[in-house]
Amino acid sequence: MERKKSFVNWDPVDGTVLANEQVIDGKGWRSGAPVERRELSQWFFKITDEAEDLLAALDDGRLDGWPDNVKLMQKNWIGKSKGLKMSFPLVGGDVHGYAAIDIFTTRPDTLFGASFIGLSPDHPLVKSFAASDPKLQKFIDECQKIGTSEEAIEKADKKGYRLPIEVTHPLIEGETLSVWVANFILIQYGTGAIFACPAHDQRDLDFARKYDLPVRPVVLPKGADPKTWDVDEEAFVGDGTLFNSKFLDGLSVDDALSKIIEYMESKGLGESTTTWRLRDWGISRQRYWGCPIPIIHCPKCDIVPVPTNDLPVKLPDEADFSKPGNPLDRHPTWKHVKCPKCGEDATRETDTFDTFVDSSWYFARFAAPSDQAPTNPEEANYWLPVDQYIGGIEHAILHLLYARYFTRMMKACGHVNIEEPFRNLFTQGMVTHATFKDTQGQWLFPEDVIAKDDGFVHAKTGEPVTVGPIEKMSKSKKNVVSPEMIADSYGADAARWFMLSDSPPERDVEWTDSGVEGAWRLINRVWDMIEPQAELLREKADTQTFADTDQDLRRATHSAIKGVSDDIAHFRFNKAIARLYEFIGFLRKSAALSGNTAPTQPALAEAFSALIRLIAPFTPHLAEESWAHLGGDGLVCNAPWPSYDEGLLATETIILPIQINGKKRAELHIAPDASKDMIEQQALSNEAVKRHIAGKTIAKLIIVPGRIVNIVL
RNA sequence: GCCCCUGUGGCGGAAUUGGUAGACGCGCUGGAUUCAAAAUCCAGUUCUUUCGGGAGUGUCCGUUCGAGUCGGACCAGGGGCACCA
Repeated sequence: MERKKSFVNWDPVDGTVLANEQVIDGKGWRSGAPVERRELSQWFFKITDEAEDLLAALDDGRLDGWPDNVKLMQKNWIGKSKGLKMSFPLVGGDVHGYAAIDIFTTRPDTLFGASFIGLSPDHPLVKSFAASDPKLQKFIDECQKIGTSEEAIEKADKKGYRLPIEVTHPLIEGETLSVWVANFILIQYGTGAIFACPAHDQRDLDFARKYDLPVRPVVLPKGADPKTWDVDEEAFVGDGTLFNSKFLDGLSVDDALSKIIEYMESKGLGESTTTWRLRDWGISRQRYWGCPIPIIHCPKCDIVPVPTNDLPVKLPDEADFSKPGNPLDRHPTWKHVKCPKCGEDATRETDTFDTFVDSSWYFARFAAPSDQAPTNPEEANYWLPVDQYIGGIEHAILHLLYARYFTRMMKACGHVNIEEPFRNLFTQGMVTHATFKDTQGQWLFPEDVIAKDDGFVHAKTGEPVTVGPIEKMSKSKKNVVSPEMIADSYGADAARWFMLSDSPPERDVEWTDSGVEGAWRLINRVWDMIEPQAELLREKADTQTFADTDQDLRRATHSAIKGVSDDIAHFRFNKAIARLYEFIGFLRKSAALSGNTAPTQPALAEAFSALIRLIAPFTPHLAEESWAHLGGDGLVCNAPWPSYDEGLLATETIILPIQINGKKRAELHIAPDASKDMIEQQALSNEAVKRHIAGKTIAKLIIVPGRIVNIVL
């Protein structure tokens, strides 16, 4: 943990820190005042110290049970990049104590295309200039209105302010470059300063065009003519051949990169450096709802940790929320304590922990929920890592990366002996719903909205309602449907059946009433079918003898068991349910048969017994009720999962499609093990095939047994 | 703006490794039942057609005997962008 400065969104009217979400179009959501970027001392976890291992584990097998897209997102987020740190000397010697400007670049191969130097508005040198340049200070103030999110900074119009200095190009004799303060350069990344090569970087190009700065191409796309090729409004960022670059001419981008880095290092002009996109994890929040950061600030002893015996630091029960800002900070008594070291008057840290801290280790706590200590290593080591972790894709980066980091730290402190908290990860989709707003622009709950004519109106006031996009359900946008209401109207079984049947679990589900109604119907249909079969499972036949007429039902039963089991094992719940619909339909017809085509009691008992156990994970209430009604032993949730007999699955004939020039023209009903010769013979004697190939010669005949026949004319 | 993902009938979605596009459900249409309706049951349902066929998986191009599936370019929607959690 360490304390350092970082930027926050500051609402100057409310005098409070705002979350990025609370900044709307650059203004505070409550006050409407333009938000400023302000520097604050904050607590940080040094997650960057673990960057190398957090990255390595993504590829070395430790996270084989994670989806590739999540691993790729984390890899890009950590953002390891090799580059060059180098200096551009100032023309005319020292200015404000700087002899040169240090920059970091990942594209040193484009050094000969350098056009200007760009500095972050938060760069110390810029601040020094601003002290005596009110116009520059005004420019910096403008930049600070952008907000702190990367999105806001990247999307803002490119703006610059020219500093009254120039630098020399270390590799081009007599070449000088102008120096600009540019609003798109981040102080957190690299050195907060760049050299710009507009021909091969889009942001640099946008900036150069706006301020009429030179654009010098140095990488030639494959096949382009060096005499005529030029950059217009689109930078060329692909691979190509270096030109206009002295000793790099003719090299590929990769070769030029190694050569220039080697050259700069050998001449003492630069240094090969690895930089990370990942920043340290800022955990300070100026809010009441959170765990207090257990630190005491003493005027004499400076920063003193709260002694272990006094942990945890509890929040005061009473707090004043009538004003914006942090209630802990203005609480009359809570923060005043004696320094644990010297005993003098001191104050508590009033920042609380980011709630991501809590979600980073709860799984270790779950292993021993009643323990006095935060964790019980013996229990944690027995239960962890989590075999199967399930969460929304929105957690792909922050939560999942923080938990991975925290687990490493817990290992270092002896709480657990694992690095990776989650062996298998499944990213489920979100439940989405349309959003609604009233005439004042306030969000509305779906239950307060009714359809009228072609639009929607407020259920109580009758005022028109505007329908917004379908988005993930969230409390702030009120597009939520309460589980209680669903369970009350349709029952928990129907709600669960619908949610699982609607889409694959990794995809979003849009909540619809008609969908739940369909599930409700199915449940009734199953019960109506089971009801007349009372005590069916009680009559155990002495010998399990099946009749020939049972064949089709038994095949359906056993293939349902196989299919549903396999689908559940692979999280394909929607497909499992589709199979169950098919099986239920078939069983309904079979059970209704009478006379000598009717299935025997053992075949029916086998089918119903399997069906109830297969639906039990989806509709447990219906399953238990049905199981009891049919006289099954004990509870269905304790009954063994049904097994299937592979031998009962085979069919006598399969349907083999015949294509002519890749288009389906006929079908062949044929034994599954038919030889190629037999298939060919039957295919060519098929009437539809004969019609299509009449008068033509067959150029090629492709037969994939069990799959397809393709006749190429 | 950057990173990741998705795109198939009126709708949600099926389609092991490239091999019958549209399983299953919703909706809709017709029929049965009913005095009538609801519920239920049965049948049909990608579009088009001169009934031979023809077109079709966001768009365009490519690889292949064969592409929803593989490659390239683009378009649209969603998730994330470090203080929503």
